[in-house]
Amino acid sequence: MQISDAELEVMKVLWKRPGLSAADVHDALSDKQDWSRQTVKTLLSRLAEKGALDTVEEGRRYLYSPAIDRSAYETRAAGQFVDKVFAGRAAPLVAHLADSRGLTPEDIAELESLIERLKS
Amino acid sequence: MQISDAELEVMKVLWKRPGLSAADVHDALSDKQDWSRQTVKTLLSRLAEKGALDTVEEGRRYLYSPAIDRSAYETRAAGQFVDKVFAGRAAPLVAHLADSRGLTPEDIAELESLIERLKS
DNA sequence: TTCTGTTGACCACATTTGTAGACGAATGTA
DNA sequence: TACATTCGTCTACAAATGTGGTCAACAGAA
Repeated sequence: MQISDAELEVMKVLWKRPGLSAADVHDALSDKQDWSRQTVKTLLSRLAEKGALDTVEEGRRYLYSPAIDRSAYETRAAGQFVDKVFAGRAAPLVAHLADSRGLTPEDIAELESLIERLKS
Repeated sequence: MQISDAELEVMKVLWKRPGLSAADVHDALSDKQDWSRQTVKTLLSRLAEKGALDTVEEGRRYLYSPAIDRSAYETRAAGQFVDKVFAGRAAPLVAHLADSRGLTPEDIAELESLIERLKS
């Protein structure tokens, strides 16, 4: 199941706060995205249709919640991306990021302990 | 300039061996992709139109070569991806890859020396 | 010289994606 | 009760993408 860029923005809102109505999602997105209500509704419908969202009827509207785990999505997306661009190799990817934009100190610290862990 | 998944496969061939004809590219892809000649030609045309490929006429056909550097493409794609999915953070991405599929010993070694370098 | 195969140009068509309008039903409000 | 607002549903439509066909021109073989 593919989640498009626009759809992903909707998923992010619902991963943070599940059980929102379409209007709530539109509201939550209004900072970042200048989308009409209809656009948000379309994205919600498509995601529900794909099985990425569960819906619960509350009166005459729906409350939407993620049907897939954020972490599972991230794992899949990361795997697809490194396979597609870097032939599955993680190191070149990190090297590009480090070179082009630098890593945050937290990234460096996290990567360091991750590597320590992996070496054993 | 966006390069689609199918187009990327064509770019990979030409990054490896620039200056191929459409038939050569089709040939080079035949292991991986079961695409007709026409499909490959369409992808080549679209890439040339987008400015991702340069063409040189040789007799009555074209020889295609990348107009953009592979490394530059990778940098851009990596940045877009971590921004989109991981809010720009590299470490969570690597953690997902490590958990879900493990890193190769080379990846671990490269990451280790990369981290060493970044710490200084 | 006639046939055949290859080439780019142009065209086709379904699906996905981004973006949204129209509309009838229901609900809250005056 | 009449009206405005809000919902979800259906519809629309252009651009991007995946996949490939048609065809006229040309080059090489016979």
